[in-house]
Amino acid sequence: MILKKSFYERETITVAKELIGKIIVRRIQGQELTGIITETEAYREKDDPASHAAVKMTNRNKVMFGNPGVSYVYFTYGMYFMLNIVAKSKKQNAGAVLIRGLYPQEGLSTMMKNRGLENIDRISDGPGKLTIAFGITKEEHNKDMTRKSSLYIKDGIKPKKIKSGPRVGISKGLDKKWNFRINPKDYF
DNA sequence: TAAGAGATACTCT
DNA sequence: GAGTATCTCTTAA
Repeated sequence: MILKKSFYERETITVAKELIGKIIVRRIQGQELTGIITETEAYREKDDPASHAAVKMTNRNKVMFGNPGVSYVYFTYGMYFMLNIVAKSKKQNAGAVLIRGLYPQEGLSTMMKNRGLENIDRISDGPGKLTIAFGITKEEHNKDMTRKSSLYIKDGIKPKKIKSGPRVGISKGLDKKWNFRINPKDYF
């Protein structure tokens, strides 16, 4: 089952938590790459100083103000893409969930080639790594992920225990425990 | 195993 | 012109 728009049209933090254990599907060059989501982070709007949408709408972050279930891919640190999904309730102006980690399932050989690495445990365990492993670039920005296309998310496993903590790599909003993750070793 | 620094280009002010 | 929702390598212990 592909996750519907109604799944994403809820409180950003709720969506971030429930995306853990879901399966991301990337169709590229006639093959499918899939992975279980192991880590996410929630980013909101004015109440969240760490969010791109904290100040105002700009060219880069405008999709965060748009339709839930749409991909938000952006470039950072001069060499990495980050994959997010717009998620917000009708009461929120903006919000998105950052996908920080995946545990690979299908298409392992392609991911190894993309990353030049054979360690399955490390191949997509960070936001910059997973976009390289799955071949995600600016081309995948602003795409509807509730439809079967080159990139979407479907139902996966039920995680037993989700850990939460402060978000990673930011300098503001450290008081908010909006990072959610599971340990793949507990499941596979 | 941990800590530190460099790479690199895009976006916003 | 400054800062960045990161990763990898090197060095040292």
